[in-house]
Amino acid sequence: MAEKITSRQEDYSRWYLDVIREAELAENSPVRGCMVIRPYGFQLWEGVKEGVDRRFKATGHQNAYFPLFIPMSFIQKETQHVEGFAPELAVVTIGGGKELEEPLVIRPTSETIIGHTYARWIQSYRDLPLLINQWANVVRWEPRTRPFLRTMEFLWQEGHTAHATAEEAIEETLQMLEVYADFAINDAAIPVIKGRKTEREKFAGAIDSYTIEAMMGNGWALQSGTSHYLGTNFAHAFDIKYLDQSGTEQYCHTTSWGVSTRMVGAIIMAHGDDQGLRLPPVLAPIQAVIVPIWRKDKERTDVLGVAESVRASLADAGIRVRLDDRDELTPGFKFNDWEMRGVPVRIEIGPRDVKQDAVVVARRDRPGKEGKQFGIPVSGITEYIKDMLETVQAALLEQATEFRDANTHHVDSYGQFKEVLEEEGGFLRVHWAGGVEDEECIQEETKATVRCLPLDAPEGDGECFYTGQKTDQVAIFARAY
RNA sequence: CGGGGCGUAGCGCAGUCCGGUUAGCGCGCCUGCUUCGGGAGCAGGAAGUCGGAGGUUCAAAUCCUCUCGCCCCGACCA
Repeated sequence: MAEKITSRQEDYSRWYLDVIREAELAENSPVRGCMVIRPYGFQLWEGVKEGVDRRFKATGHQNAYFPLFIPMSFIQKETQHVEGFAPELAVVTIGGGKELEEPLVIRPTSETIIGHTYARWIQSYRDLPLLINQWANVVRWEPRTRPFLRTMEFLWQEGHTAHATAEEAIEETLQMLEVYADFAINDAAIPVIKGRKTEREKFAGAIDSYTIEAMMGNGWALQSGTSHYLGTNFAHAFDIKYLDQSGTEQYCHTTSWGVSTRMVGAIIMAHGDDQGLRLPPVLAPIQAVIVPIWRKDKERTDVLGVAESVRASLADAGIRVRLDDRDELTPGFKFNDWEMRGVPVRIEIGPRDVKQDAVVVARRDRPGKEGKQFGIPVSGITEYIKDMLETVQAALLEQATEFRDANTHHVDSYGQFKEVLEEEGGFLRVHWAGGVEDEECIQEETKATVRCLPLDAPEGDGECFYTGQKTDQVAIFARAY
């Protein structure tokens, strides 16, 4: 048996790349830093899209589309924004064989061009709130890339809203953070921590940035979604104004929020094991796979008959099911293959099962024989699999939560901080009253950064582990992607 | 951008130091037969501009120069 996937312990980065290759999620392209997303990987992304898009609609947002090209001058209108993005812009200077009068930036994000548009759309308080989302690709010239986690071109959605007041805009910002957390937890089965970004880590041009942070299988943090309160920064830069009820001109308060194909990376790394992917049933492109087993032609006919009828009844019940009737592969190979691809539930049907009107069911979240149950009656198979999918979904969330909690450490001193980070890794939860320079020093020395200031912080008062100041503010430090 | 490693068949690699037949191996792929309850066996077969360009040489996967890409670490960064 040739090992195709490096174990996580041996080399986590290799493991990640091996899984992406073997499960056929994506591959490198001729263009540096860009990837080809293969059908299986794209179906995963489509699951993410459907999950969050449904929630956007439910909270009153509409989809629209804005151009890929942004006039250079737009990017330069918001000071922080320019500084933040200048180094990673891709710029088009020639079109139709001629030098352009004004270079066009390939959007790294669309605050500016949408701000420009909103200025025209919004006249009165009656036009507010304006709640729009777009699904798009964006480009950021990254020096170092990793499939799904950081690519030069990536797919995402960016929500952009405009409101009459700061309160409403902040409420929107937090609502969308909640939407992301709800998706991450309930659909992707990834426990995330909601928090605010520090000055140093926040979005260029934002007043406040919020994030959902997830723990990957190596204890590193991954920012899996962000939501920004932009204040009136972009409103001032782009003249997004409205007349209020008293006839006074006011600047809008805007927000923006996004999740990207990075979420696919989060799913891979939050759940995967040494066998490969483990996909949460809600998002799994294939939720259940049926592997038929036979020796003789007669058995083949009987087994495939039962397998097909099981497939049909599962499909009728809305389960994404696949019957793997490929003739040239042995059952053992198929077991391993589908496990590697992360299919949550496998149904094995052989001659012995057919005789008993039963099947064998194996769950992906429990490796090997332990996860197998024998003699499941065909009669109630649909309900059984439905329940099993829910069980696996819950189990993945539970396992990820346990892993995160087991790898979250509370420390009180910098000495302890360094020691724990070195020996255990994971999240370090601390009282924190430091500033930007302190963060820089800590990163320089330990490579850990403030992932977020968690919104849920029951710790109360304490002393900052670094400065010793009294504070009730809590921070989570970790090494991050 | 700095340091290190690596580009040889779809994937993983040997061969490179020390130049010399038709460039090999495992997996995968194709054909046939036997198989099939945890990565099947046998037989036959297809597939490689040795990342690219230039140079040295009678002769280059092998030596030299340049270049592109990938991986790891650092710097930087939503």
